[in-house]
Amino acid sequence: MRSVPEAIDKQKLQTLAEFRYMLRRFLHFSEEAARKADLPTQQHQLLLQIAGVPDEVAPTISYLAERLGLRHHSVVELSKRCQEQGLILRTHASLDRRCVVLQVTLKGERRLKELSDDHARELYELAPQLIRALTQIQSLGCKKATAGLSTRKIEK
Amino acid sequence: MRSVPEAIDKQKLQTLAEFRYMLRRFLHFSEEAARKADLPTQQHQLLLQIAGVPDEVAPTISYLAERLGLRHHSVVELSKRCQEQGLILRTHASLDRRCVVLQVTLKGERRLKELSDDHARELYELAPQLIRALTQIQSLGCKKATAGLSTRKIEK
DNA sequence: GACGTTATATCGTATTGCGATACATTGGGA
DNA sequence: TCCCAATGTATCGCAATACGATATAACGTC
Repeated sequence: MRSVPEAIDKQKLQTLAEFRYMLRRFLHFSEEAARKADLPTQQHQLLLQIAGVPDEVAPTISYLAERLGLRHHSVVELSKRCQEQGLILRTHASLDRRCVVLQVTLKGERRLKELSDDHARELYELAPQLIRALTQIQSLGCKKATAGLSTRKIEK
Repeated sequence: MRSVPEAIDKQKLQTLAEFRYMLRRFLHFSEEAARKADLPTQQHQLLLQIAGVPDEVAPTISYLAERLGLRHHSVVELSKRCQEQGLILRTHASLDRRCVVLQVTLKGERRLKELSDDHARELYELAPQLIRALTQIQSLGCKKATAGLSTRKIEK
């Protein structure tokens, strides 16, 4: 009976689009917040990942590249900018002098703290919606390419 | 009893950092997927938001700017690129000829569909982790702005 | 039919991440 | 010890793209 696969697709697209929209909203908030604090987004992210490093890990260039989803040389440049602003320190690890270990300065810490508080609050607001969107996506994903099933369209 | 505010902060930063890391991971996956499909990320996002538009809304430049978190003129340029690739159509609305309405072509639809399936699958995998991170943040957020900042300096 | 408003378009600029490539440090074997 | 491959970081030039400032077009109203 065909069961309107178009409707399934539309539903799926709307769900994905909505999720992305929410992500954008959060990211946009984050960028705005950083900009108000006069701190480029990426610098904020670098600070966050340095400060939020697990206790047993050393925050090296490479580690941060992985965490930020960047190539290492992008992090080199990014960290250079942060250093110029006096937000972080760069020191060669004494054990392996190839490694550069990053460290947030007091100034950087202050900047980061405000932003983190704001972010925590904003996420506290957005979390329910994000979770809802994710749950919806999960329920989509369940029907693993089961072509048939008569999903009744909910929309409109 | 002071209760080691440093530890709280550290915990908070780690939680936020972890959340951002997961977002990056997803965004990175998304960019990769789009690139494999030979489609710039932003073009993919534009297609998604056009295709996933609620039934009662007209996908105009302005609407999409809001959805994508961009300024309208950025969307103008983006949509121009998409049009050049034959992924979308741009037509002036007959009612209000100022408005440009965007529409995904068959070609665009095909490209989008593959990507959407991949994304739905990936999100199905990531959703539990994301939800966990969000839940953790929610539990942080409860303790509303406790001012006392006896941050001990780490820098040398 | 002039005006303020809304919607889209154009241009020049600045940021920034990347590929290619180079340099520095390390550990290990001849 | 010296050489070398592996690993980690740095530099350079480039390309993509989002933005601000500004311009054009269509609308509704008086």
